[in-house]
Amino acid sequence: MSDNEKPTLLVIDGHSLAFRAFYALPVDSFQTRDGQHTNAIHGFIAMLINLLKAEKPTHLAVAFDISRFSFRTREYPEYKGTRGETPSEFIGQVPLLQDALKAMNISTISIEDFEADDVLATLAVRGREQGYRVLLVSGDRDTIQLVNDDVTLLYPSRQGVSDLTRYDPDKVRDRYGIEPHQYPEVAALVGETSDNLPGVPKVGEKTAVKWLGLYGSLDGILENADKISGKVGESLREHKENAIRNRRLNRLVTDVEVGVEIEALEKRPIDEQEVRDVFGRLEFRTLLERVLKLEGMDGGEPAVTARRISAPAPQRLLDEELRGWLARAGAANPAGLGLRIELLDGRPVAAGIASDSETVLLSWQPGGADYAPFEEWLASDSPKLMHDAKPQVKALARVGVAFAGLAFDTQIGAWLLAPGAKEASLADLTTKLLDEELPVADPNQLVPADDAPSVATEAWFTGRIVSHLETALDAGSLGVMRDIEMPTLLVIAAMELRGVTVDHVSLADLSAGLGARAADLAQRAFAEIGREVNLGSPKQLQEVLFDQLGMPKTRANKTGYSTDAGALADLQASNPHPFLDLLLQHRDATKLRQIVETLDASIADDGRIHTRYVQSGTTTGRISSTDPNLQNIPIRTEEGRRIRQSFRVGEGYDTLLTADYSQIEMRIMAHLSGDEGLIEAFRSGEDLHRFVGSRIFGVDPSDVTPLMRTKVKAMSYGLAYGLSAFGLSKQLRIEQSEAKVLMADYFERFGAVRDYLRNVVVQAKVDGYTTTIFGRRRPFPELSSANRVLRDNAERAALNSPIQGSAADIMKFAMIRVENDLVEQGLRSRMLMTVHDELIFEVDSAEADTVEEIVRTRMAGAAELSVPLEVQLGHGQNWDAAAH
DNA sequence: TATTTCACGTA
DNA sequence: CGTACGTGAAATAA
Repeated sequence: MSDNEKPTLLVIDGHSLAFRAFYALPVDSFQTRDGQHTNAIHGFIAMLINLLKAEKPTHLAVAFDISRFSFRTREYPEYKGTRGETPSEFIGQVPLLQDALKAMNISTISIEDFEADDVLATLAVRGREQGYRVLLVSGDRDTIQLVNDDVTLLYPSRQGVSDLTRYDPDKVRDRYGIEPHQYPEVAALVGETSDNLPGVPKVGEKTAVKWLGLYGSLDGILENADKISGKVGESLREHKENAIRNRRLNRLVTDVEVGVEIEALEKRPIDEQEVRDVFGRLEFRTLLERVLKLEGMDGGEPAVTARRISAPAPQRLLDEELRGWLARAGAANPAGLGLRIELLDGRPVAAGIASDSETVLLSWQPGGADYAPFEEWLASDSPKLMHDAKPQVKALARVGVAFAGLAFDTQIGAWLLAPGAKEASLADLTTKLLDEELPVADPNQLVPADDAPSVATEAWFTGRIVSHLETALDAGSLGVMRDIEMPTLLVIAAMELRGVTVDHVSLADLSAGLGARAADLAQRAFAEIGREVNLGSPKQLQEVLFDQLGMPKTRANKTGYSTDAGALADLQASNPHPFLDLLLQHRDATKLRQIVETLDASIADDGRIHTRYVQSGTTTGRISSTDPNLQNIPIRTEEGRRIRQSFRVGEGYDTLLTADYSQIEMRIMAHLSGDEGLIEAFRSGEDLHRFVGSRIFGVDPSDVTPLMRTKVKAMSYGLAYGLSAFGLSKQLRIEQSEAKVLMADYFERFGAVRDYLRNVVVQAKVDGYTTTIFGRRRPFPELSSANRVLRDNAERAALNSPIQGSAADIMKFAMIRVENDLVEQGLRSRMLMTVHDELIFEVDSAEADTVEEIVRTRMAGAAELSVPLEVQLGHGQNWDAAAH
């Protein structure tokens, strides 16, 4: 059998190659946005792809050391003892590399007590016996001993890992002047510094090879040690024990129980979804494409691995038949029936309903006489299971069809299960949770393909995903779904439909003014530097600041040096220059103008902005707002407030009412920590920061100076975010030592807060997740990461999560109850917006007192904490005026 | 053209 | 070296 016909077995020493890659690639250039270093993984995978392409192995495996310790360290504890600490940037990369390999369906082998090279040796021997051509990849020279006619070593060059030198027997002879199997004997005599194996002093490669030529083997050399003259001979006689020990240790073990047959190492297709996931997390775009291309998966159909199960064929029912089916199916499915409304331009055109075993498809147009039983069912409390219900609920409301009984939304259910994942489509969930495939129409096809799912099919899959989620979610999360999320969904759907009136004329005015100011500032800035640049380009600004003006380098970011407001302020302090100030002002003006323009463009025909609230888009449980985002409208500056002045009370109403929780997160912290001091602070009714300041600085509350209050306020808020002394010192522009003392004094007085914050992290490490007061969970797998950056980030997020999450829960409760009261009492006044701890209402002045009473009591009573929840109300003709 | 990065607005 | 978001412009990749 010629070499070309033989199957090829490729075995890689994982650690040694990853380590080589680590030093070959700049560590700073390969980082995810989370700060996870990936240079070793990147280099390794790139090398692997090259190998797969060039060598086309039929079988492959990657061997990893389990730890630094093996039978060799037991025999000789100093073995590899000179190796320094493994760089921290490297440590976390190995498990991630193993994840990537797993996704690529490549076997990894780690054997307790042996090194990866022993696994290589074993597989090399067994592979050869079984008729394979064997390729070994290792950065350890000891593997040279394994080379023979069937076994080739690929050894990384000094420059990089993708450049591999092939060692076949000829190459070994050429390079070392010996047979491959003799290499360990040379190495034993010479010694190996990197393994902390001293050899025979004065004996180098040349001498060792010469002796081997004379005496044939290491044994021969030792037997004839007496005949060797001179200082070298003396040294050999004196240190021959070293050589003997080295030879014992560098002999690779060829009969390790690797626990797998070579046949089982056959190259398998990659798991495309997994590879996309893992590479996505590592932010390897180019490598992902190279891998997919290699596998022939680029651009083509995704690998069909999922089972394809078809939904029951839809029945078409009308009138009494439909009524009977709904009653029967409802009784047989107490958890609810799957429901999906088909929309065309935001209007319902069809509906699908599914039990566990049947589906019904309705060409339903609202108001059609044949479908009265369906509309009655929609309006009833009969439980409904939906996916992404909000647009459907809104469509029903638009055409005046009553809707109730929403029991489960799978998009939200999937989010409660994994709040960090991005929003999933029904097809995504079908694949991910059921491991099945939802037929999806080709979006590029004008006429939908036959296999496009009907809403009946989608309703059926929705119901099955609900069943899955109901077992996958814990009781607490199911409670959150039922008591918080489903009612909230209906409330925010109503708010989206209502929108908020925004005055176009005043926005246009503002925009023009800001535009003129920006242009003027730009001209003045250009005059300062003698040329025109794009002030919105960080890259061009870097040229101006650091090259042209020769300013000191600021904080580094991925593309160079920071030019953000903080960095510019620092520069202004150290190297004052009029350009800096003009630039900052220009930024201010253009940023505001951008916000104004975006808002203006979002005003609908009814003169109102209808934002979309995203209910399953945050990790903590908050609601976010998009298209446009109404939760980041400026407030801090006068100009910013002018934007808020454009948010007006709508036609037919008299005033805007704002209601916000004061210091809700601090109050939650007081409740969760049970800290007596903090609880007393809130119960006393004294200004919080003044109260805390008086305790920390040991003065009377009336003697707390504004500076003291500022410091205390910054610290109090920072605590819930995991603020460090460094961060505090930076923010307050004080010495780190002072920040340290400040924090120590705080914890001295409010010890339970410290204990609580510590415990949150400890508990999260034990459980793997954090929980809000109301049972909302957020998983934190990174808490056990070996990477310190990732772990520290996770710790801070875990610290904050129950606090921010509980606040979100409370606000949702409040919204639900306020909305219910307003509707139940038949009031026209209505809730329009939510901004995390604030609600905004449009009020009919005849109802003003009632509405205020409802809002105040419902918000304050949303949760029973050990401190009161305080609500501040304000009203006015516009949002700014309504702020108190 | 699509995606990423930077900078910055809010709670 | 403080949490949670969304947006637009410029830069970069393709």
